[in-house]
Amino acid sequence: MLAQQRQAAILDRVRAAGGVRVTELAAEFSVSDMTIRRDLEALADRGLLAKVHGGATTVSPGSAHEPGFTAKSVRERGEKAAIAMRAAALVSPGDAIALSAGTTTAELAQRLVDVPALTVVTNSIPVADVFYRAGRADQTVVLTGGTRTPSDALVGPVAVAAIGALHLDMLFLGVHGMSERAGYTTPNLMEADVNRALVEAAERLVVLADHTKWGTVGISSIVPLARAHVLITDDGLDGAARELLSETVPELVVVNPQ
Amino acid sequence: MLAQQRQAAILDRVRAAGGVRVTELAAEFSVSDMTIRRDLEALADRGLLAKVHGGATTVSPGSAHEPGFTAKSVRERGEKAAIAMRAAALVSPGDAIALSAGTTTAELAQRLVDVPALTVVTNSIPVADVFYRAGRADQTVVLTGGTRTPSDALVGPVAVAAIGALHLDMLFLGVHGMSERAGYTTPNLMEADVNRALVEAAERLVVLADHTKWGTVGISSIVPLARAHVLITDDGLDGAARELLSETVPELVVVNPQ
DNA sequence: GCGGTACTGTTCGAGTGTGTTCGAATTAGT
DNA sequence: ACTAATTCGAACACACTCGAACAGTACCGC
Repeated sequence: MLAQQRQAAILDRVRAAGGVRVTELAAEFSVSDMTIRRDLEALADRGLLAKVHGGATTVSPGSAHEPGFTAKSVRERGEKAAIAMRAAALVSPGDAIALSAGTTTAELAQRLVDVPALTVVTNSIPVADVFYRAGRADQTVVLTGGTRTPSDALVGPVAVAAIGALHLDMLFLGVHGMSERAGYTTPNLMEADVNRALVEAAERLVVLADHTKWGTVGISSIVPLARAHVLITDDGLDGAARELLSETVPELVVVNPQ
Repeated sequence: MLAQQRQAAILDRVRAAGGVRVTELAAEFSVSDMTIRRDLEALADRGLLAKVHGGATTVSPGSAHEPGFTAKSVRERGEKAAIAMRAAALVSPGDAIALSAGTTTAELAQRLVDVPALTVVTNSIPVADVFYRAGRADQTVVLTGGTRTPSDALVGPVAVAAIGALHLDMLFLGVHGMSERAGYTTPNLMEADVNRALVEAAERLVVLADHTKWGTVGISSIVPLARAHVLITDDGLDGAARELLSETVPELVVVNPQ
Protein backbone atom coordinates (compact mmCIF):
# COMPACT_ATOMS: atom_id res chain seq x y z
CA MET A 1 0.00 0.00 0.00
CA LEU A 2 1.26 3.44 -0.89
CA ALA A 3 2.05 5.89 1.89
CA GLN A 4 -0.31 8.34 0.30
CA GLN A 5 -3.17 5.87 0.27
CA ARG A 6 -2.53 5.01 3.87
CA GLN A 7 -2.71 8.65 4.84
CA ALA A 8 -5.94 9.11 2.91
CA ALA A 9 -7.41 6.08 4.64
CA ILE A 10 -6.34 7.41 8.02
CA LEU A 11 -8.01 10.70 7.27
CA ASP A 12 -11.21 8.91 6.32
CA ARG A 13 -11.22 7.04 9.58
CA VAL A 14 -10.60 10.15 11.61
CA ARG A 15 -13.40 11.96 9.84
CA ALA A 16 -15.82 9.10 10.25
CA ALA A 17 -15.10 8.15 13.83
CA GLY A 18 -13.92 11.50 15.18
CA GLY A 19 -10.71 10.05 16.49
CA VAL A 20 -8.22 7.23 16.10
CA ARG A 21 -5.45 5.63 18.13
CA VAL A 22 -1.92 5.18 16.87
CA THR A 23 -1.71 1.55 17.95
CA GLU A 24 -5.00 0.70 16.25
CA LEU A 25 -3.85 2.15 12.97
CA ALA A 26 -0.45 0.49 13.21
CA ALA A 27 -2.11 -2.88 13.59
CA GLU A 28 -4.64 -2.24 10.86
CA PHE A 29 -2.12 -1.15 8.25
CA SER A 30 0.66 -3.47 9.46
CA VAL A 31 3.24 -0.74 9.89
CA SER A 32 5.13 0.49 12.90
CA ASP A 33 3.82 3.05 15.36
CA MET A 34 6.46 5.46 14.21
CA THR A 35 5.20 5.35 10.66
CA ILE A 36 1.68 6.10 11.78
CA ARG A 37 2.96 8.98 13.87
CA ARG A 38 4.77 10.36 10.89
CA ASP A 39 1.61 10.03 8.81
CA LEU A 40 -0.38 11.85 11.45
CA GLU A 41 2.25 14.53 11.63
CA ALA A 42 2.12 15.04 7.87
CA LEU A 43 -1.66 15.29 7.95
CA ALA A 44 -1.59 17.59 10.96
CA ASP A 45 0.88 19.88 9.20
CA ARG A 46 -1.65 20.29 6.44
CA GLY A 47 -4.30 21.11 9.00
CA LEU A 48 -6.38 18.04 8.15
CA LEU A 49 -6.45 16.62 11.65
CA ALA A 50 -5.18 17.31 15.13
CA LYS A 51 -2.60 15.15 16.83
CA VAL A 52 -3.27 14.32 20.44
CA HIS A 53 -1.59 11.98 22.87
CA GLY A 54 -2.42 8.47 21.81
CA GLY A 55 -3.71 9.29 18.37
CA ALA A 56 -5.45 12.02 16.44
CA THR A 57 -8.81 13.73 16.19
CA THR A 58 -10.66 15.78 13.66
CA VAL A 59 -9.68 19.39 13.69
CA SER A 60 -12.62 21.39 15.04
CA PRO A 61 -12.51 24.74 13.27
CA GLY A 62 -13.51 27.36 15.78
CA SER A 63 -16.37 25.38 17.24
CA ALA A 64 -15.73 26.30 20.82
CA HIS A 65 -19.19 25.31 21.91
CA GLU A 66 -19.37 21.89 20.42
CA PRO A 67 -17.59 19.79 22.99
CA GLY A 68 -15.30 18.84 20.17
CA PHE A 69 -12.81 16.11 19.91
CA THR A 70 -10.09 16.82 22.40
CA ALA A 71 -7.47 14.45 23.63
CA LYS A 72 -10.14 13.11 25.91
CA SER A 73 -12.21 11.80 23.06
CA VAL A 74 -9.42 9.50 21.99
CA ARG A 75 -9.26 8.02 25.44
CA GLU A 76 -12.98 7.54 25.47
CA ARG A 77 -12.80 5.64 22.25
CA GLY A 78 -12.64 2.34 24.03
CA GLU A 79 -15.90 3.10 25.74
CA LYS A 80 -17.53 4.30 22.57
CA ALA A 81 -16.36 1.21 20.76
CA ALA A 82 -17.85 -1.04 23.42
CA ILE A 83 -21.12 0.86 23.35
CA ALA A 84 -21.24 0.72 19.57
CA MET A 85 -20.53 -2.99 19.61
CA ARG A 86 -23.40 -3.63 21.98
CA ALA A 87 -25.74 -1.42 19.96
CA ALA A 88 -24.87 -3.24 16.75
CA ALA A 89 -26.20 -6.42 18.31
CA LEU A 90 -29.68 -4.89 18.35
CA VAL A 91 -29.77 -4.62 14.56
CA SER A 92 -31.06 -7.44 12.37
CA PRO A 93 -30.80 -7.92 8.60
CA GLY A 94 -33.50 -6.06 6.74
CA ASP A 95 -34.08 -3.50 9.47
CA ALA A 96 -34.79 0.12 8.70
CA ILE A 97 -32.88 2.22 11.19
CA ALA A 98 -31.86 5.81 11.77
CA LEU A 99 -28.53 7.06 13.05
CA SER A 100 -28.14 10.54 14.46
CA ALA A 101 -24.95 12.54 14.03
CA GLY A 102 -22.11 12.00 16.47
CA THR A 103 -18.90 10.12 17.01
CA THR A 104 -20.54 7.19 18.76
CA THR A 105 -23.03 6.65 15.98
CA ALA A 106 -20.22 6.89 13.44
CA GLU A 107 -18.49 4.14 15.34
CA LEU A 108 -21.70 2.13 15.25
CA ALA A 109 -22.00 2.69 11.52
CA GLN A 110 -18.69 0.95 10.95
CA ARG A 111 -20.03 -2.11 12.73
CA LEU A 112 -23.20 -2.15 10.62
CA VAL A 113 -21.75 -2.07 7.13
CA ASP A 114 -21.91 -5.84 6.95
CA VAL A 115 -25.56 -6.21 7.94
CA PRO A 116 -27.46 -7.41 4.88
CA ALA A 117 -30.39 -5.48 3.41
CA LEU A 118 -30.13 -2.67 5.90
CA THR A 119 -31.89 0.63 5.31
CA VAL A 120 -30.23 3.53 7.07
CA VAL A 121 -31.48 7.08 7.46
CA THR A 122 -29.03 9.61 8.83
CA ASN A 123 -28.43 13.34 8.98
CA SER A 124 -24.69 12.85 9.33
CA ILE A 125 -22.51 13.09 6.25
CA PRO A 126 -19.66 11.07 7.80
CA VAL A 127 -22.06 8.28 8.77
CA ALA A 128 -23.51 8.17 5.26
CA ASP A 129 -19.95 8.08 3.97
CA VAL A 130 -19.14 4.97 5.96
CA PHE A 131 -21.92 3.01 4.29
CA TYR A 132 -21.28 4.53 0.90
CA ARG A 133 -17.66 3.51 0.91
CA ALA A 134 -18.63 -0.03 1.81
CA GLY A 135 -20.68 0.05 -1.36
CA ARG A 136 -23.08 -2.81 -0.66
CA ALA A 137 -25.82 -3.06 -3.25
CA ASP A 138 -28.34 -4.50 -0.79
CA GLN A 139 -28.15 -1.58 1.60
CA THR A 140 -30.02 1.69 1.18
CA VAL A 141 -28.64 4.86 2.70
CA VAL A 142 -30.82 7.93 2.89
CA LEU A 143 -29.23 11.21 3.80
CA THR A 144 -31.65 13.79 5.13
CA GLY A 145 -31.30 17.20 3.58
CA GLY A 146 -30.58 20.47 5.30
CA THR A 147 -27.79 22.84 6.08
CA ARG A 148 -24.52 21.68 7.48
CA THR A 149 -23.30 22.27 11.02
CA PRO A 150 -19.61 22.41 11.91
CA SER A 151 -19.86 18.81 13.01
CA ASP A 152 -21.08 17.70 9.58
CA ALA A 153 -24.66 17.12 10.62
CA LEU A 154 -27.52 18.24 8.40
CA VAL A 155 -30.14 20.32 10.20
CA GLY A 156 -32.96 22.76 9.61
CA PRO A 157 -36.50 22.62 8.25
CA VAL A 158 -35.48 20.64 5.18
CA ALA A 159 -34.03 17.92 7.36
CA VAL A 160 -37.03 17.87 9.68
CA ALA A 161 -39.47 17.70 6.77
CA ALA A 162 -37.55 14.88 5.10
CA ILE A 163 -37.61 12.84 8.29
CA GLY A 164 -41.29 13.55 8.88
CA ALA A 165 -42.25 11.43 5.89
CA LEU A 166 -40.33 8.38 7.07
CA HIS A 167 -41.01 5.56 9.50
CA LEU A 168 -38.25 3.49 11.01
CA ASP A 169 -37.81 0.50 13.25
CA MET A 170 -35.18 1.97 15.47
CA LEU A 171 -33.24 5.16 16.11
CA PHE A 172 -29.74 5.17 17.51
CA LEU A 173 -29.32 8.55 19.09
CA GLY A 174 -25.96 9.89 20.17
CA VAL A 175 -26.30 12.71 22.68
CA HIS A 176 -23.97 15.33 24.11
CA GLY A 177 -25.39 15.32 27.58
CA MET A 178 -27.94 13.67 29.84
CA SER A 179 -29.28 14.69 33.20
CA GLU A 180 -32.30 13.97 35.35
CA ARG A 181 -33.75 17.43 34.90
CA ALA A 182 -32.94 18.24 31.25
CA GLY A 183 -33.09 14.73 29.80
CA TYR A 184 -30.99 14.12 26.71
CA THR A 185 -29.46 17.33 25.38
CA THR A 186 -27.32 18.75 22.58
CA PRO A 187 -25.44 22.05 22.29
CA ASN A 188 -27.09 22.90 18.98
CA LEU A 189 -30.69 24.09 18.80
CA MET A 190 -31.27 23.05 15.23
CA GLU A 191 -29.76 19.65 15.83
CA ALA A 192 -32.17 19.10 18.69
CA ASP A 193 -35.07 19.76 16.31
CA VAL A 194 -33.80 17.19 13.87
CA ASN A 195 -33.17 14.67 16.61
CA ARG A 196 -36.68 15.14 17.91
CA ALA A 197 -38.01 14.49 14.41
CA LEU A 198 -35.95 11.31 14.28
CA VAL A 199 -37.37 10.20 17.63
CA GLU A 200 -40.89 10.73 16.31
CA ALA A 201 -40.17 8.74 13.17
CA ALA A 202 -38.80 5.70 14.98
CA GLU A 203 -40.60 2.86 16.69
CA ARG A 204 -37.87 2.36 19.27
CA LEU A 205 -35.32 4.80 20.69
CA VAL A 206 -31.86 3.57 21.61
CA VAL A 207 -29.68 6.24 23.21
CA LEU A 208 -25.90 5.86 23.11
CA ALA A 209 -24.11 7.82 25.81
CA ASP A 210 -20.83 7.07 27.56
CA HIS A 211 -20.59 7.85 31.27
CA THR A 212 -18.98 11.26 30.70
CA LYS A 213 -22.28 12.49 29.32
CA TRP A 214 -23.97 12.14 32.70
CA GLY A 215 -24.39 15.54 34.33
CA THR A 216 -23.58 17.40 31.11
CA VAL A 217 -26.39 19.68 30.00
CA GLY A 218 -26.46 21.07 26.47
CA ILE A 219 -28.45 24.17 25.68
CA SER A 220 -31.27 22.29 24.03
CA SER A 221 -33.27 19.32 25.32
CA ILE A 222 -34.19 16.58 22.88
CA VAL A 223 -36.47 14.34 24.93
CA PRO A 224 -36.77 13.32 28.61
CA LEU A 225 -34.72 10.40 29.88
CA ALA A 226 -37.73 8.11 30.11
CA ARG A 227 -38.51 8.48 26.42
CA ALA A 228 -35.69 6.08 25.50
CA HIS A 229 -36.51 2.42 25.25
CA VAL A 230 -32.90 1.43 25.66
CA LEU A 231 -29.95 3.38 27.04
CA ILE A 232 -26.50 1.98 26.42
CA THR A 233 -23.68 3.39 28.55
CA ASP A 234 -20.44 2.15 30.09
CA ASP A 235 -19.43 1.10 33.57
CA GLY A 236 -17.69 4.36 34.32
CA LEU A 237 -21.08 5.59 35.46
CA ASP A 238 -21.32 6.10 39.22
CA GLY A 239 -23.66 4.05 41.37
CA ALA A 240 -26.23 6.75 42.09
CA ALA A 241 -26.65 7.62 38.43
CA ARG A 242 -26.88 4.01 37.51
CA GLU A 243 -29.64 3.44 40.02
CA LEU A 244 -31.58 6.49 38.92
CA LEU A 245 -31.32 5.56 35.27
CA SER A 246 -32.30 1.95 35.80
CA GLU A 247 -35.49 3.18 37.43
CA THR A 248 -36.19 5.73 34.71
CA VAL A 249 -35.25 3.98 31.49
CA PRO A 250 -37.07 0.76 30.57
CA GLU A 251 -33.84 -0.97 29.64
CA LEU A 252 -30.45 0.17 30.88
CA VAL A 253 -27.46 -1.59 29.36
CA VAL A 254 -24.08 -1.05 30.98
CA VAL A 255 -21.14 -2.29 28.91
CA ASN A 256 -17.67 -3.00 30.12
CA PRO A 257 -14.95 -1.71 27.79
CA GLN A 258 -12.48 -4.57 28.23
CA MET B 1 2.26 -3.34 -26.69
CA LEU B 2 1.99 0.28 -27.62
CA ALA B 3 2.87 2.96 -25.13
CA GLN B 4 -0.59 4.38 -25.59
CA GLN B 5 -2.23 1.07 -24.74
CA ARG B 6 -0.05 0.65 -21.72
CA GLN B 7 -0.97 4.07 -20.43
CA ALA B 8 -4.65 3.38 -20.92
CA ALA B 9 -4.26 0.11 -19.03
CA ILE B 10 -2.41 1.88 -16.23
CA LEU B 11 -5.19 4.40 -15.97
CA ASP B 12 -7.76 1.64 -15.74
CA ARG B 13 -5.84 -0.01 -12.95
CA VAL B 14 -5.48 3.20 -11.03
CA ARG B 15 -9.17 3.87 -11.35
CA ALA B 16 -10.11 0.36 -10.35
CA ALA B 17 -7.74 -0.03 -7.43
CA GLY B 18 -7.44 3.58 -6.35
CA GLY B 19 -3.68 3.37 -6.50
CA VAL B 20 -0.78 1.46 -8.04
CA ARG B 21 2.95 0.99 -7.42
CA VAL B 22 5.59 1.64 -10.01
CA THR B 23 7.30 -1.69 -9.36
CA GLU B 24 4.03 -3.61 -9.72
CA LEU B 25 3.32 -2.06 -13.08
CA ALA B 26 6.86 -2.55 -14.29
CA ALA B 27 6.62 -6.25 -13.55
CA GLU B 28 3.17 -6.59 -15.05
CA PHE B 29 4.00 -4.89 -18.33
CA SER B 30 7.59 -6.16 -18.45
CA VAL B 31 9.11 -2.75 -18.86
CA SER B 32 11.55 -0.81 -16.73
CA ASP B 33 10.59 1.33 -13.78
CA MET B 34 11.69 4.36 -15.69
CA THR B 35 9.22 3.71 -18.47
CA ILE B 36 6.38 3.36 -16.00
CA ARG B 37 7.45 6.60 -14.36
CA ARG B 38 7.37 8.32 -17.68
CA ASP B 39 3.91 6.93 -18.35
CA LEU B 40 2.70 8.13 -15.00
CA GLU B 41 4.21 11.53 -15.62
CA ALA B 42 2.45 11.82 -18.96
CA LEU B 43 -0.88 10.84 -17.38
CA ALA B 44 -0.33 13.17 -14.45
CA ASP B 45 0.42 16.06 -16.81
CA ARG B 46 -2.99 15.54 -18.33
CA GLY B 47 -4.55 15.56 -14.90
CA LEU B 48 -5.73 11.96 -15.13
CA LEU B 49 -3.98 10.72 -12.02
CA ALA B 50 -1.72 11.95 -9.25
CA LYS B 51 1.86 10.80 -8.93
CA VAL B 52 2.93 9.97 -5.42
CA HIS B 53 6.08 8.45 -4.00
CA GLY B 54 6.09 4.82 -5.00
CA GLY B 55 3.37 5.01 -7.60
CA ALA B 56 0.21 6.90 -8.38
CA THR B 57 -3.32 7.38 -7.11
CA THR B 58 -6.57 8.62 -8.53
CA VAL B 59 -6.63 12.36 -8.74
CA SER B 60 -9.42 12.77 -6.20
CA PRO B 61 -9.58 9.66 -4.08
CA GLY B 62 -13.18 9.38 -2.94
CA SER B 63 -15.08 10.98 -5.75
CA ALA B 64 -15.97 8.06 -7.89
CA HIS B 65 -15.72 7.30 -11.55
CA GLU B 66 -16.43 10.26 -13.78
CA PRO B 67 -18.11 9.16 -16.98
CA GLY B 68 -15.82 9.15 -20.00
CA PHE B 69 -12.95 10.86 -18.33
CA THR B 70 -10.58 10.17 -21.15
CA ALA B 71 -7.75 12.25 -22.54
CA LYS B 72 -10.35 14.12 -24.57
CA SER B 73 -12.04 15.48 -21.50
CA VAL B 74 -8.98 17.47 -20.59
CA ARG B 75 -9.59 19.69 -23.55
CA GLU B 76 -13.16 20.03 -22.40
CA ARG B 77 -11.97 21.30 -19.08
CA GLY B 78 -11.21 24.66 -20.62
CA GLU B 79 -14.66 24.71 -22.15
CA LYS B 80 -16.33 23.86 -18.87
CA ALA B 81 -14.35 26.57 -17.15
CA ALA B 82 -15.41 29.13 -19.73
CA ILE B 83 -19.04 28.07 -19.45
CA ALA B 84 -18.89 28.22 -15.67
CA MET B 85 -17.31 31.67 -15.80
CA ARG B 86 -20.08 32.98 -17.99
CA ALA B 87 -22.76 31.40 -15.81
CA ALA B 88 -21.29 32.96 -12.68
CA ALA B 89 -21.90 36.39 -14.21
CA LEU B 90 -25.64 35.74 -14.01
CA VAL B 91 -25.58 35.52 -10.23
CA SER B 92 -26.03 38.57 -8.00
CA PRO B 93 -25.42 38.98 -4.26
CA GLY B 94 -28.39 37.83 -2.21
CA ASP B 95 -29.72 35.47 -4.87
CA ALA B 96 -31.23 32.13 -4.00
CA ILE B 97 -30.02 29.63 -6.56
CA ALA B 98 -29.95 25.91 -7.15
CA LEU B 99 -27.10 23.86 -8.60
CA SER B 100 -27.64 20.38 -9.99
CA ALA B 101 -25.00 17.67 -9.73
CA GLY B 102 -22.25 17.50 -12.32
CA THR B 103 -18.72 18.53 -13.08
CA THR B 104 -19.70 21.77 -14.78
CA THR B 105 -21.84 22.91 -11.87
CA ALA B 106 -19.02 21.99 -9.49
CA GLU B 107 -16.80 24.26 -11.54
CA LEU B 108 -19.42 26.98 -11.29
CA ALA B 109 -19.66 26.53 -7.53
CA GLN B 110 -16.00 27.41 -7.18
CA ARG B 111 -16.66 30.70 -8.91
CA LEU B 112 -19.57 31.53 -6.63
CA VAL B 113 -17.98 31.12 -3.22
CA ASP B 114 -17.23 34.83 -3.08
CA VAL B 115 -20.73 36.05 -3.88
CA PRO B 116 -22.10 37.69 -0.72
CA ALA B 117 -25.31 36.52 0.96
CA LEU B 118 -25.88 33.71 -1.51
CA THR B 119 -28.34 30.93 -0.77
CA VAL B 120 -27.54 27.71 -2.57
CA VAL B 121 -29.63 24.57 -2.84
CA THR B 122 -27.95 21.52 -4.31
CA ASN B 123 -28.28 17.76 -4.46
CA SER B 124 -24.57 17.33 -5.03
CA ILE B 125 -22.33 16.56 -2.09
CA PRO B 126 -19.19 17.83 -3.85
CA VAL B 127 -20.90 21.12 -4.70
CA ALA B 128 -22.06 21.58 -1.11
CA ASP B 129 -18.51 20.81 -0.06
CA VAL B 130 -17.10 23.64 -2.12
CA PHE B 131 -19.23 26.20 -0.31
CA TYR B 132 -18.78 24.57 3.05
CA ARG B 133 -15.02 24.68 2.79
CA ALA B 134 -15.14 28.36 1.92
CA GLY B 135 -16.99 28.77 5.20
CA ARG B 136 -18.62 32.15 4.59
CA ALA B 137 -21.05 33.05 7.35
CA ASP B 138 -23.31 35.07 5.03
CA GLN B 139 -23.97 32.17 2.69
CA THR B 140 -26.54 29.46 3.27
CA VAL B 141 -26.07 26.05 1.72
CA VAL B 142 -28.93 23.58 1.71
CA LEU B 143 -28.25 20.02 0.74
CA THR B 144 -31.30 18.11 -0.44
CA GLY B 145 -31.67 14.70 1.15
CA GLY B 146 -31.89 11.39 -0.59
CA THR B 147 -29.81 8.39 -1.49
CA ARG B 148 -26.46 8.72 -3.10
CA THR B 149 -25.63 7.88 -6.69
CA PRO B 150 -22.15 6.84 -7.78
CA SER B 151 -21.57 10.40 -8.93
CA ASP B 152 -22.26 11.77 -5.45
CA ALA B 153 -25.67 13.19 -6.28
CA LEU B 154 -28.56 12.80 -3.88
CA VAL B 155 -31.71 11.42 -5.49
CA GLY B 156 -35.00 9.74 -4.69
CA PRO B 157 -38.32 10.74 -3.14
CA VAL B 158 -36.66 12.39 -0.16
CA ALA B 159 -34.73 14.69 -2.45
CA VAL B 160 -37.76 15.46 -4.60
CA ALA B 161 -39.91 16.23 -1.55
CA ALA B 162 -37.26 18.48 -0.04
CA ILE B 163 -37.02 20.48 -3.24
CA GLY B 164 -40.80 20.70 -3.60
CA ALA B 165 -41.02 22.97 -0.59
CA LEU B 166 -38.48 25.47 -1.92
CA HIS B 167 -38.61 28.37 -4.34
CA LEU B 168 -35.52 29.69 -6.04
CA ASP B 169 -34.51 32.49 -8.35
CA MET B 170 -32.43 30.41 -10.70
CA LEU B 171 -31.37 26.86 -11.41
CA PHE B 172 -28.06 25.99 -13.02
CA LEU B 173 -28.56 22.60 -14.57
CA GLY B 174 -25.67 20.48 -15.81
CA VAL B 175 -26.84 17.82 -18.26
CA HIS B 176 -25.28 14.71 -19.80
CA GLY B 177 -26.88 15.08 -23.18
CA MET B 178 -29.08 17.28 -25.32
CA SER B 179 -30.82 16.61 -28.58
CA GLU B 180 -33.72 18.00 -30.55
CA ARG B 181 -35.90 14.99 -29.96
CA ALA B 182 -35.10 14.05 -26.34
CA GLY B 183 -34.32 17.48 -24.95
CA TYR B 184 -31.94 17.59 -21.98
CA THR B 185 -31.15 14.12 -20.70
CA THR B 186 -29.25 12.25 -17.99
CA PRO B 187 -28.18 8.59 -17.74
CA ASN B 188 -29.83 8.16 -14.36
CA LEU B 189 -33.61 7.84 -13.98
CA MET B 190 -33.72 9.02 -10.40
CA GLU B 191 -31.49 11.96 -11.12
CA ALA B 192 -33.86 13.08 -13.85
CA ASP B 193 -36.69 13.13 -11.31
CA VAL B 194 -34.69 15.32 -8.99
CA ASN B 195 -33.62 17.62 -11.79
CA ARG B 196 -37.22 18.00 -12.88
CA ALA B 197 -38.16 18.98 -9.33
CA LEU B 198 -35.38 21.54 -9.36
CA VAL B 199 -36.67 22.96 -12.62
CA GLU B 200 -40.14 23.30 -11.11
CA ALA B 201 -38.78 25.07 -8.04
CA ALA B 202 -36.83 27.68 -9.97
CA GLU B 203 -37.98 30.88 -11.61
CA ARG B 204 -35.36 30.68 -14.35
CA LEU B 205 -33.58 27.71 -15.87
CA VAL B 206 -29.98 28.04 -17.01
CA VAL B 207 -28.59 24.92 -18.68
CA LEU B 208 -24.84 24.37 -18.83
CA ALA B 209 -23.72 22.02 -21.61
CA ASP B 210 -20.48 21.99 -23.56
CA HIS B 211 -20.68 21.15 -27.27
CA THR B 212 -19.90 17.45 -26.78
CA LYS B 213 -23.31 17.05 -25.15
CA TRP B 214 -25.06 17.79 -28.42
CA GLY B 215 -26.39 14.58 -29.96
CA THR B 216 -25.84 12.60 -26.78
CA VAL B 217 -29.04 11.08 -25.44
CA GLY B 218 -29.21 9.78 -21.88
CA ILE B 219 -31.84 7.23 -20.91
CA SER B 220 -34.04 9.75 -19.17
CA SER B 221 -35.33 13.10 -20.39
CA ILE B 222 -35.43 15.98 -17.95
CA VAL B 223 -37.24 18.70 -19.89
CA PRO B 224 -37.50 19.76 -23.56
CA LEU B 225 -34.88 22.09 -24.99
CA ALA B 226 -37.28 25.05 -25.09
CA ARG B 227 -37.91 24.88 -21.35
CA ALA B 228 -34.53 26.52 -20.65
CA HIS B 229 -34.43 30.29 -20.39
CA VAL B 230 -30.71 30.37 -21.05
CA LEU B 231 -28.41 27.76 -22.56
CA ILE B 232 -24.69 28.28 -22.17
CA THR B 233 -22.43 26.25 -24.44
CA ASP B 234 -19.10 26.67 -26.22
CA ASP B 235 -18.07 27.43 -29.78
CA GLY B 236 -17.21 23.84 -30.58
CA LEU B 237 -20.87 23.45 -31.48
CA ASP B 238 -21.46 23.04 -35.22
CA GLY B 239 -23.39 25.59 -37.23
CA ALA B 240 -26.56 23.57 -37.78
CA ALA B 241 -26.93 22.81 -34.08
CA ARG B 242 -26.23 26.38 -33.22
CA GLU B 243 -28.95 27.60 -35.53
CA LEU B 244 -31.48 25.09 -34.28
CA LEU B 245 -30.76 25.95 -30.67
CA SER B 246 -30.88 29.68 -31.19
CA GLU B 247 -34.39 29.26 -32.62
CA THR B 248 -35.50 26.96 -29.81
CA VAL B 249 -33.97 28.45 -26.69
CA PRO B 250 -34.90 32.02 -25.71
CA GLU B 251 -31.29 32.92 -24.99
CA LEU B 252 -28.36 31.01 -26.41
CA VAL B 253 -24.95 31.97 -25.10
CA VAL B 254 -21.89 30.63 -26.91
CA VAL B 255 -18.65 31.15 -25.05
CA ASN B 256 -15.18 31.02 -26.48
CA PRO B 257 -12.70 29.10 -24.31
CA GLN B 258 -9.63 31.34 -24.55
C1' DG C 1 21.28 5.47 -47.47
C1' DC C 2 20.21 9.65 -44.14
C1' DG C 3 18.14 12.42 -40.51
C1' DG C 4 14.43 12.88 -37.47
C1' DT C 5 11.33 11.31 -33.95
C1' DA C 6 9.48 8.51 -30.42
C1' DC C 7 10.24 5.18 -27.14
C1' DT C 8 12.98 2.53 -24.03
C1' DG C 9 16.77 0.87 -20.79
C1' DT C 10 20.85 1.77 -17.74
C1' DT C 11 23.50 4.22 -14.45
C1' DC C 12 24.02 7.02 -10.51
C1' DG C 13 23.62 10.55 -6.95
C1' DA C 14 19.99 12.56 -4.28
C1' DG C 15 15.73 12.07 -1.96
C1' DT C 16 12.07 9.66 0.64
C1' DG C 17 9.90 6.23 3.62
C1' DT C 18 10.41 2.80 7.20
C1' DG C 19 11.82 0.24 11.40
C1' DT C 20 14.54 0.23 15.59
C1' DT C 21 16.48 2.03 19.65
C1' DC C 22 16.43 4.92 23.56
C1' DG C 23 15.69 8.63 26.81
C1' DA C 24 12.08 11.92 27.94
C1' DA C 25 7.32 12.97 28.58
C1' DT C 26 2.68 11.75 29.49
C1' DT C 27 -0.89 8.99 31.39
C1' DA C 28 -3.01 5.27 34.32
C1' DG C 29 -3.28 2.73 38.58
C1' DT C 30 -3.07 2.34 43.39
C1' DA D 1 1.56 11.25 45.52
C1' DC D 2 4.16 7.76 43.82
C1' DT D 3 5.16 4.05 40.63
C1' DA D 4 4.35 1.36 36.45
C1' DA D 5 2.99 1.38 31.84
C1' DT D 6 2.37 3.91 27.53
C1' DT D 7 3.45 7.01 24.32
C1' DC D 8 6.36 10.33 22.13
C1' DG D 9 9.92 12.09 19.11
C1' DA D 10 14.87 12.41 17.87
C1' DA D 11 18.48 9.96 15.74
C1' DC D 12 20.32 6.48 13.05
C1' DA D 13 20.60 2.76 9.50
C1' DC D 14 18.73 0.60 5.63
C1' DA D 15 16.07 -0.11 1.54
C1' DC D 16 13.55 1.72 -1.85
C1' DT D 17 12.33 5.35 -5.15
C1' DC D 18 13.20 9.34 -7.99
C1' DG D 19 14.72 12.02 -11.94
C1' DA D 20 18.47 13.55 -14.98
C1' DA D 21 21.52 12.27 -18.37
C1' DC D 22 23.11 9.37 -21.78
C1' DA D 23 22.74 5.65 -25.06
C1' DG D 24 20.44 2.26 -27.74
C1' DT D 25 16.53 0.65 -30.77
C1' DA D 26 12.70 0.93 -33.97
C1' DC D 27 10.05 3.28 -37.21
C1' DC D 28 9.10 6.88 -40.62
C1' DG D 29 9.62 9.94 -44.72
C1' DC D 30 12.59 11.25 -48.19
